[in-house]
Formats: sequence, structure tokens, C-alpha cells
Amino acid sequence: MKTSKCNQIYQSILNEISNGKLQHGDKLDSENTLSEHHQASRSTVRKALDLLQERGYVQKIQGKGMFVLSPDNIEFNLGGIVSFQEVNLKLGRTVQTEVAEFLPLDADPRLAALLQVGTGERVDHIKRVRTIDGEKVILDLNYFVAALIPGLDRDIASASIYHYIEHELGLKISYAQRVIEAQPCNELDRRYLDLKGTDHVIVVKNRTFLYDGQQFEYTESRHRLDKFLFSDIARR
Amino acid sequence: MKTSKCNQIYQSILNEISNGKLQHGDKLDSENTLSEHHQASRSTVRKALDLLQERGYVQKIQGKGMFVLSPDNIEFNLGGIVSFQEVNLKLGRTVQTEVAEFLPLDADPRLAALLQVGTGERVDHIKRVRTIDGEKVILDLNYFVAALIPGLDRDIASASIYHYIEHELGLKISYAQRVIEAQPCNELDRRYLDLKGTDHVIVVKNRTFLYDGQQFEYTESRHRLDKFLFSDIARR
DNA sequence: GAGTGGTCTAGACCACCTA
DNA sequence: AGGTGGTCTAGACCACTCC
Repeated sequence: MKTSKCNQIYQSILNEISNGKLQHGDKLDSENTLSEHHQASRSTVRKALDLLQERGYVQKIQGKGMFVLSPDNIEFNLGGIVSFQEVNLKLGRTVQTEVAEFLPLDADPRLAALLQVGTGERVDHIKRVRTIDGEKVILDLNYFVAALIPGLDRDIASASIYHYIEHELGLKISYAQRVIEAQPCNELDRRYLDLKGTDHVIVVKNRTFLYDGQQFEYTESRHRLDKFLFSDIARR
Repeated sequence: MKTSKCNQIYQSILNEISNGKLQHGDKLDSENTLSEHHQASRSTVRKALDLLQERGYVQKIQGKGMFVLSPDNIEFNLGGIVSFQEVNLKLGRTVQTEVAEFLPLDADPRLAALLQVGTGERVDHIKRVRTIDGEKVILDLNYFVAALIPGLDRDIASASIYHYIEHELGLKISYAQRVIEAQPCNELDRRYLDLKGTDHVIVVKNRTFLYDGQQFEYTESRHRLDKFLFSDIARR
């Protein structure tokens, strides 16, 4: 594993924060000091520090120095694109995924618009039910552009589709647009989820794009109200 | 010189995208070409381009070049910290804010923990009701650390508190932690909102921090289900 | 004035893509 | 092979904070 010098410095400082050598309110060494310490140029050190700041671990203040922020922030780093598996492993939950339906279809005009492809384009549609701690609480409706993500099948869908895309197909995922809103429960929700009397779901609509800007996925994740949680750090 | 060279280059390219000179899929000039063009070093150009990419306007691809992304992305940039006013102006909504309560109080242990201050610390508590297109749909419960945000009053609360903090007090806001979840309606929701039969609200909990890492605010925004919307771009 | 982070420069070498 | 972005260097000057 060849990792950049910038990343080594990032990890090195992050470790000191994680293991408590550096604590909330502590001042870090100056950029010049860190340069000597790690035998790197100041620019390289700065890039590592910018990363730490962006991810909420430290805060630079001009003329004063850099300070470690509250360890709370570390727990908040579920931001960015994270797979369903990663998040729930982190939270120590028992999770199962069941593929309820796997259906190749041709895009109707509405779906074509959501996926930014032509009408009639081949699309793989998957319905998956997520069971957390014994209750069916999330219904995922996935639509993948078959031309971009070939070879999808039920087995892959029941494991991790993102792992398949990144490691088997070797594609790079770049960014995702998300919208979060609430909707009244529909027929599908009632069929697949344990609603426990709730009459709305939280819907996370997601369009995901490859490194070259092509959209390959549209997904609706329908969460039972009381099991939904989203966290985030927003920077000015 | 008020604005940095890096920022000038950023704006210059952004203009070309906004006014349609550069369109979805178009390739930008290379970093070296842009360096000559703007009489800047390659590093400076790169910093401007990194910003454009971070904000979802362009995508770099190693060995190929940089490409303009879909203009959809521009509309998605409600991310970051945005005030209630800004978002709704953008959406062309009619909006009113009514201050239902303004109450200086001393932090109990629970509130002190949420604000990261000592128990008994002076806190300004504000309840505000947001009316959108004639319906009361958002209840904001604000808690400001009085020592950091002095001089708050009802008038400021009914205008824009953030404007007061940044422009009157001259403080710099740095970042915010957000958590989004759903909760059953409580007594306050029923008293202040037009619930229209819904029995849950979407709660956005928010802790906001100054440039020096001090937390000055804890806020709960309680949204009526059917009027809640959140959008976002997540990058790998 | 000394020390900090913020910006910028000019140049080098590498990894990747398209010929 | 030539062009692209990715990383890194060594050094400069500025703005801000603190003593």
C-alpha cells in the first residue's frame, strides 16, 4: 500500500488525537515545526492539516495556531458517501439484507429522466429490505444503468453492490446528490416493512455519479420514521 | 487587493459556466494553459479548480482533463450552513417569522451539556414560528450562550440572528454539527404549529461553532413532515 | 518584534490517458 | 510520446495575534 506523504502526516496526527495524546483544546505544533518533524515541505503539511480541519478534527486560527476540537466531531463523520454496511457496523447493529425482487426493465420516460438516460435504456431494478435488530425498517429501491454496471445479479445485490462496482468492475464513484423528505406510506412500504402503526416514511433519494460524471444509479431509501438518523458537519 | 488571486480565477471560471459559455460535458483549458491565461502559478490555479470541484461544478479526471458537470448540481448547493431566509428566498416562498417567546434563563445540566458550557451559565432561549405560504410549519427552539452573543433581543430575533452575529458583532461562524431525525409531536408542536393531522415532526438538531471552536448555539428546528426538504451533495 | 497561519511562485517528478 | 492532472519542494511575502 503506497500512501502519499500528505496522507501519512494526516494519519500520524489523527492517531495522536484518537489515542488521546492530543485532547480537546490542545494546541498542535506549528506548520514549520511539523515540516521539520516529518521532513516534508510546509505545503505538504498544510494539505494534511486542511484535511484534518475539513473533517472536523482541528481548527486553524490565523496568528494563533491550530487547536484540537471536541471528540464529538469524530462521531459525526458519517458524512460523505457511506454504504449501508459501513454505517451500521460502526453503530454495532445486527443487520440483514434480503433481496425481495431483481428485475431487468426498460426505462420509461420518468425513470429515464431520473437516471439521465434515454427512454428504453436497459435498467436493473432491485428491491431490498433491510432488517435491523430483527425489524424490517428500510426498503431500498435501486435502479442501475445496465450499460454502466454490467453483470449485476441477486447474489451481488444481497452482498454489497458498491463493493462490486468499485472492486470487481474497478469503477470509481465520485459524488452523489441527495434529497431527504417525508412521504405518506404507500403500498410497497406496507407490504415490505414492519411499520408499527407509523403512517409516514423518510425517503432519501439518491443519484450517484462515476468519476467521469456519468450517472449510474438512482435509489430511493424508504426508512421507517423512528429508525431514521442522519448526521453531518457543515462548514462555512 | 480585496479578493485573492485564487478567488478571482474561481469566479472567472464560474461565470463562464453560469452564462453558458461552458456547458455540461465541455472540457476546460488545462491547468498550464489557465496559468498563462491568468498569469498565476499552477498551484494557485489548482486551488481555484479544487474549489470548483468541491462545489460540484466541474470534475477532474487524471490524464484526460476537467469537465463541466450538469447544471443540476448548482441547484443542489444548499449544502453548507445556510440561513432560513436564504433558502426560502431562493425557493421563492412567502415567509414570516414570529417570535413566540424570548426568555433569558440559566442552563440546567442537560442544556449545559448540549451547549458545552457550565451549569448555571446565562443562556438566551427563543421560540420562533416560521410561517410559509400562510401555514405555521416550523418551530425553532434556539439557545444562545449569552456570554458569546451579547445583546440579543426580540427585534433581532424577528429579523435575522445570523446577520446580527456576523455583521453587527463581527463574529465568524465556522461550522455546524447537524443531526436529523423524526419524533412524535409533543405539546409544543401542537401549540405552535398547524399540524394538519400529522403526528410526527422532523427534528433538525444543530450545534454551531465560532471560528475559535467555541460553541455558541444549540437549536432544534421542528418541521412539519410534509414541508420538510433537505438536499445535499456528498463527495467521496 | 517574533511567531503563527494565508497566499503565491517556479520548478520538479510521477501516474494516467490517448495517440 | 506528449499532454493531463497528482504530489512535492524550497522559498518568498503578507495578515494576524500576542507580548
